[in-house]
Amino acid sequence: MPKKLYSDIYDTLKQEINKQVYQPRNTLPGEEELASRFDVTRNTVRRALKELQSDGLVYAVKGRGVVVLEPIRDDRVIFQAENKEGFEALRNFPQNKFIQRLATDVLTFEEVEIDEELEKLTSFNSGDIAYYIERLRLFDGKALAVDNSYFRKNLLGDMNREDAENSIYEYIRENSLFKIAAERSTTTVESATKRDLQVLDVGDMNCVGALTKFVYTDTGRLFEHTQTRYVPNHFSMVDFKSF
Amino acid sequence: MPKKLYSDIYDTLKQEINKQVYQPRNTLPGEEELASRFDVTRNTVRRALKELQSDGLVYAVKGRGVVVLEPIRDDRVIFQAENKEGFEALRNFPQNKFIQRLATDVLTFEEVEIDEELEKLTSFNSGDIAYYIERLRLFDGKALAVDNSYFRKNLLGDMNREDAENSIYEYIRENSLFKIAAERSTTTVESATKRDLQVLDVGDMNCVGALTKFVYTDTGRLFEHTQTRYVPNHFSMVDFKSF
DNA sequence: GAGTGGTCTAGACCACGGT
DNA sequence: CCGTGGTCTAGACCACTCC
Repeated sequence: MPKKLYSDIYDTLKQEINKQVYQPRNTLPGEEELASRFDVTRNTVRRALKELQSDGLVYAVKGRGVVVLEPIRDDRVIFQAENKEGFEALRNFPQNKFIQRLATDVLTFEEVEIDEELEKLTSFNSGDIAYYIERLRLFDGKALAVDNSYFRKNLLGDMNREDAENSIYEYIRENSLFKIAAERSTTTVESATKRDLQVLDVGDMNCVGALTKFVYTDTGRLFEHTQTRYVPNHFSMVDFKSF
Repeated sequence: MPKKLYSDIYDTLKQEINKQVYQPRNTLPGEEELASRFDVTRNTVRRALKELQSDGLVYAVKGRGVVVLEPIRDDRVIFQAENKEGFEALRNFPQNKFIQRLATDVLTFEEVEIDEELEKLTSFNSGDIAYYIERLRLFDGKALAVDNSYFRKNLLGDMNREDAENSIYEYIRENSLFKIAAERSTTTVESATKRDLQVLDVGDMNCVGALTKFVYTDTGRLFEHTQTRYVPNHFSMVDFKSF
């Protein structure tokens, strides 16, 4: 029962590329031809193709056609699911073989008032009340990451430590507080702090990866600032750009 | 002289957002209204809006409108331009204050045949001939990054060390060999290798950031594999996702 | 119910690549 | 030249949010 035509077409073509019906370095059938095959307009086909392109599966060349790109192998992908729902989502990620080997430990749960220093860090407004939550992420019992999160309290309402132990996004959904609209993140490598050495199993390493994330609600309000600090050699993030 | 309507609209709206004509947490005028203002169809306006959204400037909510997101401040952005054209492009990046403090040193330039081990690393085909180029990236005389690159020779033709010392993308353009279509990259943090310690000014650090990049031509052929290894605390990469 | 963005159609013309 | 993808128009109907 097709609800969105373009997304059905996207799924179909994606499968066919995976099954090598269309092979790397060959072109897909023309947009016109695909349009008549799926019995839709060219525009709708184009939309599906655009999605495939932003996945990094194909690339369109004017005058030549839509080219299937050669695939890449990568093993260590974990962080790829580190979108939107945070670490907790990794456990439910279908393609994730690591389910049940992940665990979370809430180290700190407290309310803080945003002062000037925190304002710079979080981009929250000075004077706001925020929850500060420090969560340790365990993989096979090893402490591989810490999340340092600030959530605006006036958007979350009264929350307790148990809510933080489960998925906070679950909590938001259940109480239907608001919707997540978007997130901006920056990735860096930094020296390990004393706290990092205390809580993380960094071994001999003296630095960590840092993923700093700002999350917005659908009214355009910044409501979460999280910095995930993770030990080297265990995470990777993937990206695709087309020109 | 407007060539692409949607991109003019995009530019105009972007400016107006920066000038706070439309302020954070407020909505833009409706799509219909914008369409009549710019004298185009709603579709064309939507296209411009979509671009603004993928920049992370606005977010569209069905039934409410297009919301302007609160901005984020980030200083250390260098790697943001690390798209497509590689390190050399940073020097020409207009918003980059670091021009002329960057330099490149070609450490290694040689031809190699892809064996099984290199096939795994680069995704090139076994038996191919490739240029292996190791370039040191200096900032104020400090060695902050090394690029380990493989380029398929049959796509590049005969290239010499001087070409590598300048921008290789420049070389491709000048000889109009082909066009760059897309790139896939993965970001990780890894233990520093002996080579890293040898060539990079890592100081006390014993790990590095690694950006592994696969670059495709417009015929869908993989032609470059580059791993950039960089010292901590000097680089950041930004990303935006909307849901 | 009025207004918003989301999806889709059925056309048109253009720029580009390959013959 | 023909076929490709890129841009754009002028409509339509739907789903959603807010009052």
